[in-house]
Amino acid sequence: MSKQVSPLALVELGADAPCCAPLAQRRVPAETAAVLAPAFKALGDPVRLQLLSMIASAEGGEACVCDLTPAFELTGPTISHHLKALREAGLVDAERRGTWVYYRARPAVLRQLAALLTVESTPA
Amino acid sequence: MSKQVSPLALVELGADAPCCAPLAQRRVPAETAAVLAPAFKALGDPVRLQLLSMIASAEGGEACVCDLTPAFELTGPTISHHLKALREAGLVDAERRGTWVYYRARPAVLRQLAALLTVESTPA
DNA sequence: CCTCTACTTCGACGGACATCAAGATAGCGT
DNA sequence: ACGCTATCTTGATGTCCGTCGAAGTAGAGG
Repeated sequence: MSKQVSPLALVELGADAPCCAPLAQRRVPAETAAVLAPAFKALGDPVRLQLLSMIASAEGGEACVCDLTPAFELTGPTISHHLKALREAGLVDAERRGTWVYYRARPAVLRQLAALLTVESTPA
Repeated sequence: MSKQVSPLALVELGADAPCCAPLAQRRVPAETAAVLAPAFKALGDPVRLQLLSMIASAEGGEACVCDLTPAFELTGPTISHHLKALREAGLVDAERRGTWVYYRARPAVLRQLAALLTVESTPA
């Protein structure tokens, strides 16, 4: 691994700043890459991608772990592990309400990543 | 790992079809996740993120390995390894012209990924 | 207080990955 | 043909990651 930077920085950045010009527009500096890469890494697993989608597309914008777990043929701890990864990447937030824990997506961060990958309409 | 699907499928999909609705709009099915996750995984490394950015933002839309390598404090083989990862993820194309090998980004695939992460303006 | 359920943390194991040194391949110039 | 440069491949090594079972924490309801 090249660097070790707290992915939380992404949340800070993503919160309000238009921090990152599209990847194809200007060269991404090393520090920025070190901050953004962990988020993409978190998306780099099929299970986490589905989890995030289930959370982001859920009614009310949130989903309970109890609804997420049975959608996979994986044990509870494994799902919990993936959710933690999404949490530590700053992609989702968790909140306990009584017996259940609810997860919801962080739209600002997702927009951030989408903006980075944006390419002008007809580049060629 | 959950599945093993050729990431080349992404290139097929990304080429022309509006294959994937935003992640937050409808739940991403397992097969789609299996195809898209490798692309995000490829982006999940700071070096590869910078490499892709350097390639995509380069003059003429392409960059020579000989220009990419000296930008990092890594050996040639390591850069080559990362470029191969980007290639196998369908994010870039390589072409040999004489002595040098030129890489260029695949805008359709990048757009694909950006679209997936797109979130409606004011979801809350 | 006890127990049941929901979820997370811990410890371990196997497979995947980043990195390098060394060797292989390809094209250019002489 | 020879050597030079650019790039890729191979093999080795240390680290990271996905997965599970078992144990720990937290809240609800008797």
